Amino acid sequence: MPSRPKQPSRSKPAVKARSTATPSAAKAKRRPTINDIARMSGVSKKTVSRIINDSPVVNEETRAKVKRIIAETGYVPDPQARGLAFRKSFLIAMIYDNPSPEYIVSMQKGILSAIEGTSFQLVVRPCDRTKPTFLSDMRSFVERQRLFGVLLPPSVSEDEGLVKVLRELNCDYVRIASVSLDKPEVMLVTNDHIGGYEAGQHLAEQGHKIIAHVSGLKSFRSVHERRRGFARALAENGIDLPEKLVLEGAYTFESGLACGEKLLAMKPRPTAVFAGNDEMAAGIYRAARNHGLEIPRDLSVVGYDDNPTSLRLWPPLTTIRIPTENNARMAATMLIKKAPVPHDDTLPSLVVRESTAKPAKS
Amino acid sequence: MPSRPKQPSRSKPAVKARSTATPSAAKAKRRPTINDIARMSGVSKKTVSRIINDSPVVNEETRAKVKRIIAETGYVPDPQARGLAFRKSFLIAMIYDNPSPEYIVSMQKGILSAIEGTSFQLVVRPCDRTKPTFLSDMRSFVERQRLFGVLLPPSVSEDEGLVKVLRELNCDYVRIASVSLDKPEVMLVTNDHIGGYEAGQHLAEQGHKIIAHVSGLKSFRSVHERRRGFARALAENGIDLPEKLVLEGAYTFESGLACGEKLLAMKPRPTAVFAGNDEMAAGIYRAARNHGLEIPRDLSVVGYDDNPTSLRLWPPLTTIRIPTENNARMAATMLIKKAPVPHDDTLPSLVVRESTAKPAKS
DNA sequence: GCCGTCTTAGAAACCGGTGTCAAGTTGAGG
DNA sequence: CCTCAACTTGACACCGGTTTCTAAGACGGC
Repeated sequence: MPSRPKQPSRSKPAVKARSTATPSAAKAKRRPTINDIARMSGVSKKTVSRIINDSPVVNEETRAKVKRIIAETGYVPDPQARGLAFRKSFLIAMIYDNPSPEYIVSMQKGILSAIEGTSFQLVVRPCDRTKPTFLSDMRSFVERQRLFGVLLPPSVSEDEGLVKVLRELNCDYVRIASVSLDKPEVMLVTNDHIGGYEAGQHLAEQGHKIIAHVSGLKSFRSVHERRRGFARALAENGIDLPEKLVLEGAYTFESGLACGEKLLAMKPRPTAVFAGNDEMAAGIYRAARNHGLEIPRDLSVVGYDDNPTSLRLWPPLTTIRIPTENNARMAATMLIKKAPVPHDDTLPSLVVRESTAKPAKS
Repeated sequence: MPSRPKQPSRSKPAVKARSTATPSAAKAKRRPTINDIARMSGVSKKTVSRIINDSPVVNEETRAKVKRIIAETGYVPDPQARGLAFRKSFLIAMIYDNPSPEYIVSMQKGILSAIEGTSFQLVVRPCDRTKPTFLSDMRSFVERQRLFGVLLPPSVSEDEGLVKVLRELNCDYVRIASVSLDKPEVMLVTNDHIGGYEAGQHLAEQGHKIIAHVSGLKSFRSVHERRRGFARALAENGIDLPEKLVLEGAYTFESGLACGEKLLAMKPRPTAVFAGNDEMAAGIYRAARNHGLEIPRDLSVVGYDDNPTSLRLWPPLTTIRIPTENNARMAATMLIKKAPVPHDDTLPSLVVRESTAKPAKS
């Protein structure tokens, strides 16, 4: 046989008596490896590898033949072996410090829907940015797992130290944040100032004049953006937003309650409040109840997020909807494709329900 | 040094101009491998491997020396390479179909705290048991990822088909369910009948006589257990639980609302309701409001779960607390240790708040 | 002193893929 | 007919670990 393509010398290891002796071994239907596919197709494993990786340098005929065999056997390459050779795993991590379960689960859903059908898997990794070992923890996590990439929702997305580590480790990432902080192909911008603007515009249209804002912690970018958009809308309607009507909460129910109590004790009392998120809006509801005030008759409230809880409240909360799941899907797609993805549906939008109305004539 | 171990010939790949375009690549301080440790310690890689895996057949002196070097270099074995050789990854999957974000996040937290400091990672995998391809999807997922193990919260934990697949694939698992369905070392039992009993006992003690129950879908084991415990408590107090006072909901707000509406239209009207979960309790709150009834004056309500939302409701909800995070931690620990873990704090317990009171004299 | 056993250690193959590089074919151009 | 480039393909080393098998010493018993 002069020029027959050499078969990958199948060095038959002389029937290892033990392992094949068990009659039950028959059922152990070991799943096919790249070597099996190569042998069955009469090509080398390298060629099979090329086909798996969509290399362009393969003859169409060969490609078709091997692809057929792959389909017939149901062969799927082993992610660990591939990862080892690539020096890159097929794991995508979501690193987060956001405490809201609804937000986390929406994010995960979006990411999962983006990686469905690919070889990627999602690993979750909560963190605490205030821990002294935060950066070194993250470094060893990313390095050891040889992560394919990382998704960063707020507020970790604002952590330049973390991003620097990721760059050093040559780990891809996509940041989800209220404003652009990085190259467009690694940023998914949520435009929180637009959400704030919509909230302000809505309350102004209702005719409110004394309008308050309970913000989140001012160290977050999104908090600043929401307030900025909100103030702009009020200004356009000739309404002032004095400093004393802006209270800093912490995105929690309790902080919303506390800020609500303060606002409702003021003279004159604000007739409307824009809460930085729904959780704090729920706190403000509680404060209103404590003061014997009725929503929306005595106080209009606008939230932000459109949590499921905003529908549980009574009356149902007017709020700014964030398409979190969709945003996460887009971000994950960007990460995988390594390119910006066209999207026109990531903007926050006003959802009018029953917690806002014209102010009562005083 | 006669028998010096062969060095892994470090084939310097001649500075690939393109991919190393980033100047930062220069400092790419490659992390140490098992070969480096072996060379530095003057032993073979197999010996290092033995030490990593706590094999007993290593001389104490050698072990100490190598361990020192490992500590000095900060060496950590590569999970992918290890997984490839072991034919088992270091991934633990949480497969779930529970729709509650609070529950999912609590579970994840518990699992993450159990695997912290180990080489395991958590991958999340929601599923839909009603999909025709459910079992084959799960099979290929588990097989391809060569999962170390799987955690099954309700209701997937009740799916015997899935469990059979896991056994076939030789994949370890731990099931979290209301009653024991399997060997003790793979079961974490939540004893929902006790929670139901506590709810019933509490309402009976308040003096209620006409008590209703809004259950979840009866196909779930937990639903049956909660009802069984509840009915037993009532029976012990000489209270009947007629069939028509047990309505089947679906663990959703909407189904709670619908069942609440039905109950409150009855004559005589029940003075207390035990909801199968907090979400449905919230729906019952809404129904009470629609009927102009006040909680707890006109209607006492007990929930189940102790969601964060149960504190957002007004009045705060009396409910049965499930230590979800702790349960998940226990289950994950069992999975890793491959043995039952002693636990005495996985029982549901009554949390009395303000949604229950003595019935009004009619 | 010889031999079997126990302890400790290493060489080589292997897990299932990919990168490198060289070689065989083919067709166009001289 | 020869040369050269383009196109395909495969051998081989390698990714970073583990398993198998073999062997060198140490030790005790005969």
